[in-house]
Amino acid sequence: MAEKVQRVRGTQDLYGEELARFDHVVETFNRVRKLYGFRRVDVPVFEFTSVFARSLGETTDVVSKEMYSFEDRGGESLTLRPEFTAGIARAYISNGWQQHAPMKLAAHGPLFRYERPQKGRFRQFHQLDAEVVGAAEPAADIEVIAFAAQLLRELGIADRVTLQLNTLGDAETRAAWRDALVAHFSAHADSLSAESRERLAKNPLRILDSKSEGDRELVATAPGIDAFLTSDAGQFFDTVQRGLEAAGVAFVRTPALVRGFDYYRHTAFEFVTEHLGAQGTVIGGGRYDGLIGSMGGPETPAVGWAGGIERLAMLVAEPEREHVEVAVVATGDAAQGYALTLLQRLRQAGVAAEMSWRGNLKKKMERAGSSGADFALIIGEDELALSEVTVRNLATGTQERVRMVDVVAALSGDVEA
RNA sequence: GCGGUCGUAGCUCAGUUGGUUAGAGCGCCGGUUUGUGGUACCGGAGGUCGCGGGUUCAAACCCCGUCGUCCGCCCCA
Repeated sequence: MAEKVQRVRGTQDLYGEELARFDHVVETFNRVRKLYGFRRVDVPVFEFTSVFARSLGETTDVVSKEMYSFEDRGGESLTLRPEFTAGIARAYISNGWQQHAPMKLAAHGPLFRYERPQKGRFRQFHQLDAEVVGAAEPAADIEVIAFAAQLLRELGIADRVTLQLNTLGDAETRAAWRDALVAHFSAHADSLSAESRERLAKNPLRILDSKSEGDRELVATAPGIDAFLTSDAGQFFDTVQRGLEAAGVAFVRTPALVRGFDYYRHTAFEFVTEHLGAQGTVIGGGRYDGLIGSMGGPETPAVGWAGGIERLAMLVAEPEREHVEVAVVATGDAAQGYALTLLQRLRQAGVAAEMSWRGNLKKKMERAGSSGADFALIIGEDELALSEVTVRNLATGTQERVRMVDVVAALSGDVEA
């Protein structure tokens, strides 16, 4: 087999417009999270494997097949983080952060999952993450969802995304509902798809979002969670729904929206779009009151979400191209020296400027044009002799002579205007 | 893990009854214009047709494998 220089499957080399979209998503996230008082947190890219294995349950496919786990030189089993939540929960426990509770935390960065790549699905991918740790109040659920909704609005994609909302109730609710579902589906097991029969044993809630046409009927007649909600759980969900209405966040009650892991409680939500094929969830989250306790920490209620940066980036409008404001064009050795001085003065005055390095005047002007600069500053022997600079507006093609001493001030004014 | 699709210049793609030196547009470089970009015209560079093997006198084209892409499924923390 011939050796070929290529990137690892499911990874990306980001540049140009793609990266501009990516950065735009992250910058918007950072701006909006400040409005909501979420503070940045940064946790390691790898952790002891037990951090993720324990939080997810040892036997799941996720742990056994979909994590990048390896042994380091000291013989420790480590895993590249497949999610933020477990790492943040671990940090909360390790550092005794309960003293800061409730904490409103925001993170973003690369995550790793060994999966079959598709559009919007990579092996190294990136997420935004928001968590409120140490708050049992439904107000926290409302807050994280409102944050996500505003993020989507400010990204300009709110009209292409729908908020689906559900409750999984408290532990008691969940157990009772689960039993009822198992009873319902077991009674009709012969008409379930083969895959859903598997789920019946491993993860019965997941039958509810089965894509099999044949399962739909059974799902439609399955018991809903509402009949099993304890009064506390029902009240909690009511408060969340009323709060979202008060906050002006539209949602659709989606009874089939479930989570596979036991530590999820109460609120579950996803912002979904129909514009990305099968990878339609752009932000997903919920309340995970059971997680930190199950990892060996103090029983700590928490709620949060994660959003796929690549998927969000695919939905946002093309950002304006990054470009310098001024291109300095010099001809002749004497002018070259002066141009360097001018170039630095412009930059120090806060004007984005660059200078073409090669070619004759024509080439340098071409370069200036394709750089997207608003102005070209032309300095040759004529200008130098008069201590002037030719300022050419590259959009209109008009140009004028400006005294060298006035150029920086004139341009910083023009560029800002 | 399963099924399907596709893989030709930097990019988007054309190119079958298998047949001599593999094409276009855009981009890039140079020129028409040796102090002026964006338009126009002229010219040029750039490809072991993903990779490996097979069939054949002959393979970009057919077959097998492999790597990668995309679309579903599974999974979805």
